[in-house]
Order: sequence, then structure tokens, then C-alpha cells
Amino acid sequence: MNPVSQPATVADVAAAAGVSRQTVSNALNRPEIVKPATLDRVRAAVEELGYRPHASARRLRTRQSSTLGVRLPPVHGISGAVLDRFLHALVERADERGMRILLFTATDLDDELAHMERLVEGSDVDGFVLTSTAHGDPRAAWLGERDVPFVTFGRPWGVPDMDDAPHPWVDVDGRAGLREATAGLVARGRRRIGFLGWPSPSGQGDERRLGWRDALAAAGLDDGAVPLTCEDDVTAAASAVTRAVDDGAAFDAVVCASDTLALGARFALGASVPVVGYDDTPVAEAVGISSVEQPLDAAASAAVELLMGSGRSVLPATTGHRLLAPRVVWRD
Amino acid sequence: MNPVSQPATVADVAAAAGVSRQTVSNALNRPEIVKPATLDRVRAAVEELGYRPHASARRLRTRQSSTLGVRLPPVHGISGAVLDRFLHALVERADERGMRILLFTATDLDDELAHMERLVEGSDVDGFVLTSTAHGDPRAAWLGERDVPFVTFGRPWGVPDMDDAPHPWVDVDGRAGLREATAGLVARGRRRIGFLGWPSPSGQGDERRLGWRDALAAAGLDDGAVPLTCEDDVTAAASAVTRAVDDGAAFDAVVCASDTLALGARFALGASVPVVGYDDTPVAEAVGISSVEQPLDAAASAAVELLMGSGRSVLPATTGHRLLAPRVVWRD
DNA sequence: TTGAAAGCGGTACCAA
DNA sequence: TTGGTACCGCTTTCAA
Repeated sequence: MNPVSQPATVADVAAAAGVSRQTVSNALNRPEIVKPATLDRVRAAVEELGYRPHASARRLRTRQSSTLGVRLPPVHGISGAVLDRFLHALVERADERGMRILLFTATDLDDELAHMERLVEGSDVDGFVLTSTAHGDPRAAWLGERDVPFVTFGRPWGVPDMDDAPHPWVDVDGRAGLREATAGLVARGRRRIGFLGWPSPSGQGDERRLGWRDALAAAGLDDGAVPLTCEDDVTAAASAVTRAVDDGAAFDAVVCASDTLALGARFALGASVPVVGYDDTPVAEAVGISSVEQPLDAAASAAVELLMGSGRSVLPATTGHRLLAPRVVWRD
Repeated sequence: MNPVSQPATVADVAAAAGVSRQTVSNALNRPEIVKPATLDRVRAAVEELGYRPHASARRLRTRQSSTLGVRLPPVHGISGAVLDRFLHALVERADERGMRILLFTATDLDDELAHMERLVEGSDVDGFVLTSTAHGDPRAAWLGERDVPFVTFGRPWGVPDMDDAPHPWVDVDGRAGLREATAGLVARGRRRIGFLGWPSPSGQGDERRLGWRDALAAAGLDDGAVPLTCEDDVTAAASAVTRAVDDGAAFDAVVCASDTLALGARFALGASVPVVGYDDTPVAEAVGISSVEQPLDAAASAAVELLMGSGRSVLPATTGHRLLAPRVVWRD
């Protein structure tokens, strides 16, 4: 294998193996229809010449890009690591199926649509993995009209029946996560467990609050429990908690809708009052705050599965969804 | 423009405009050699048919993938946001030059080489942007041997003369950053400014420590100033600082090699002693710690420029480098 | 099971 | 300035 010469083509391999180009192609793509002896010869030639199929040539012919488009969202804040880890897992899971991840960015929804249009019409991608969708998301409509396969990481908040959503989605069950977190605190002897979340309406935030309520109700502790809310900001969170305490609230634990909020709560309450955050970001780990960890690897797997079934190419637009259970990482 | 019919090809456009396929191609790629009237007809036809060039077909013919490969590094703790923001900027800057970013992951260096080999040999990428290189990095050698263009974000630590490195690189001048941070503290009246960094040898860490020393020396404050070191971990950092204080150190400020360390220092010293971190991660912002911010957008621009010059295609392996000055984000 | 030929959608080259 | 033709590397179709 000579690293400096021209890359080998099927023709070179065919010549070396003493077969036709077609047989080489078959040997690579449908080995079961090629006679074993021939297969061996071809494989030896491939090895010897260091042959690799030319991706663009194959894509031109097969009309498949074997590529998924993913938008890299603009801001990230403290929870940016979540998308990061999801993306990492996605690249790996996609790679296992012979798919690659192409990134794009956009300044706003219009710009994003324009980018997606370019990618689709240039046959650069076979589909998309979108993050965070809201009701009436124009991207979903646009893709749906054109039968471009896609899956969202995040429920399509606002559709009447999420079990019958217009497109496939994967999400993490934040309600279950906060239920588990709250129940865990109850099991640790806590009785006055507060919740700090975002102002309603907020799809994920409201779900998480419900999980807290579920657990309180199950433990018979929900008398007069009032959720606190503030923007997703450490300082705002600390103020909100401090204010509540000044007003007479006596928390012996707080569960939060995010690690940002949890960090604020921790600052307000000190280390003696356990706090549970959400997303298990590096900050939570660094500071020693318990947190609800999203199963991002499983989410990536599910996204790929919804898009590709069990095969190696993207299926025509499908439906279906997966709601994955997170787990609490305790750091007590 | 009918969204459901088959995508238009050059032949369709040519027929509609009453010209040859070649003229269509020229109109798109070298409009200056086409007669204005013809150009208009072609453009009208393109518009009407909603024509988009097929990216793979073009790439097959031109033998350019117009794609750069970027490895998504595995985990990245609290400073993961840095790479995230760099990546975001890179996608944007690359897009402006008609380049796209393809991601790959790898479990270790061997795996990474294998991935890179696949991408290069399948003509999937024209080059790479690598993050964090060390002396004798096998990737650099491998790419160099094959004349695959690449640029690293991070200096090639360990080469004898970085101004004459074997490959182009972009980096941020951490020494200047810590110099500025330390000088800023001096200007704010601080006199006993400590440094908390990583154990030597550490390319970036050692540079940052030098910046601290530079500023102390310039202010005549370097008598007996001893740097503290520990692993990049909040708890370890807090312990290291606490231990130093117990041993008699009387810091009235501390500059750190990372936000992680800064967070630990803040925990150990409280908010009354100013602390400066590095990377300006969301955590620093959230907690209100000053921090040295890397100019990631400029770094991405520089990376693209080193790879592509001012044109729209990747140049053959070049050399050259850019050392960018960071700035301190003060949060006092 | 293997081979020959056609074509995927563009662009390079050269002649008109 | 424009058009004709070959051809990039691969896979599909059809015949042998």
C-alpha cells in the first residue's frame, strides 16, 4: 500500500483480483452473492491496494448521502454540556450504522430553514436530528411537507396527543426524574422538600414540577407545598430561595429544574441542605450537588433507531417515540 | 417550483434556458465568463425550477469534498464549553467559505487515526481541524506524510521552535491572559496575588503561570511568590488553597489556570478575595468569578484562514500560525 | 455467479 | 462566449 500514489478504484481492485468491477462492488456490498473463493481474491486485492470506496461516487449513484444534519444551537449556558454529550453519543451511534453527522448553525429559524433547504436540495443529508421543538415548529412542517426524515430530541410540546405526534421524537422523562429525586430525599428523611423551577408555561419545567408533586403526594407531604420559580440564572435562583426562606419557608431539601438553579439554591442554603439539580452537568459534579442525569447515549441510540429502524439507511418519514427514564446521581 | 417532483438537474436548467449544460455550469461557477443576457436566462431557469447542484456529483467531479473533519473529544468537564464555542464558530466561519464540518469521535489515538484514514481515503474530507496536540502527536505525523492539510487549535507543544512548526496552528496566548489578569488585580490594589495551576510540565499551564510571574515581576511583587498546583478538580483546588492558607499564605487575590480551579479557590477563600479563572465558562459567569476569555471566534477564523488562505478551497499543506490575545472578563 | 454497459449529476477540456 | 464530449468512481440492470 503506497500512501502517495493515486487512491485505488474499483477498476484497480478488479484488475488485481482478475475479476470485473461489478464483482468487486458485489463483494463489498453483497458478499453473500459472491463465491467465497472470488470473495477472498477480491478482499486480498482490496487489502493490498488499500482500496476505499469513494464516498461521493457512491452517494451519487445510490442517491443516499449517509449523512444526518444536526444544528449546533447558538447559546449553551451551563447545560450546554448536555447537547454536547448527546452529540457525541449521536456521532458514535450513527457511525455504527455507517452514518455521519454534518453540522450546521443558524442565527434564527428562517436562517435554519434556509440551511436545511440547502442541505436537502444538495442531497447533502438524508435527514435531520433536531433539538428542542415547540408547537407549530416551522421546521417540522417544512420537513414534513417534503417527506424529509427527521427525529427530534425533545417532545413536540403542544401537540394534542404526544403518543400520536406528527413526527418521531425521543425525550427524557423529566417528571420521572424529579419523582425519583424527590422520593429519594424522602427516603433520606427529608420532609420539607421545596421545588425551584422556571415560570410556567415551560414544557420541560412543568413536567419536572409534576414529578416533584407526584412524589410529595405519594409520601403525603404535599400540604401547602408551593413551587418557587425564577429564570435560569444562579443569582436569580439564590435570591428566590433566600426570599422564600425569609418569608418563612423552612426547606430541608430542594429539588430543581436545572443545575443552574440548584447551584443558586446551594449558595442560598449552604451545604447542609441537600439540593438536587438536573442534567448532571460538570458543575454539579464539581460542586458536589446531586443531579438527575439524562441517558444521552440511550437517547442517541433511540434517535438513530427511529430514523433508520434496524437497517443501514434512513427510512422514509416515520412516526413513533421513546420516553427514556433518567436516573439520579446522588452526591451526599 | 414543485417540492414533490424530482429535483432539477443541469440538463433541466439547460433545456429551460435554451443553453447547454456547460453554460449552466459556467453561469453558476464562473459567472464572469458568461454573457449577461445568457446569465439572466440561466438564473431565471434556476429560480423557476428550484435547481440546486447535487453536492456529491460536484464533489466527485472536482475531487473536493468541501468538508473538514473535526473530532469531537470524549468528555470535557467544566471547560467543555470552550470546545463547544470553538466548534460553533468554526462551523460558521467554514460555512462562509462554502465548507462544512463533519464530526467524528474516537476512543483513543489509534481509533482516531483509523477514523481519519477512512475519511481521507473515502475522500470525505479535504482536511482536518485538530484540537489539542502534543509533542510527537501521531496524527500530525500521519497527516503530514500524506500531505493531508490540517491545522491544530493548540500549539504543538514540545517542538523546538514553534515559530517554525511542522504544521499550521492557532492558539490563545494564555501567558498574556494571565499577565493581564494579574496586572488588573495589581491595578485594583492587590499585592499578595497567588497562582493556582496544574502540576508541571503542562504546556498551557506553564504558560499561564509565566504570565502571572511576568506581571508580578513588572509590579515588583514577586518576592517569594510560590505557585500552588493541583489536579483540575474543584475539591482538590479548594484543599490546595486551604492548605496554603493554613500554612501561612495570605492571599488577597488568586489567579488560576482554569475556571475549575478558580471555583475551588472561591470556595476556599469566599467572595471577599477576588479570584480569576480561565476560559470564561458558564460556571464562572454563573458564580460571578472573573475569567480570561478565549477569542474563539477569532481562533476559528484563523484556523480557516490557515487552511484555506483567502480562497474557497483547502490549500495544500501549509505552515504558519496565529497566537491570539485573550481578554479578561472582570466580574467585580 | 460473473461480466458488460449504462448512467447517477456535475465539470474539465477543447473546438467551434 | 458557447457547445460537444469525455469522464469522475460507483452501482444498477440485464445478459451471458
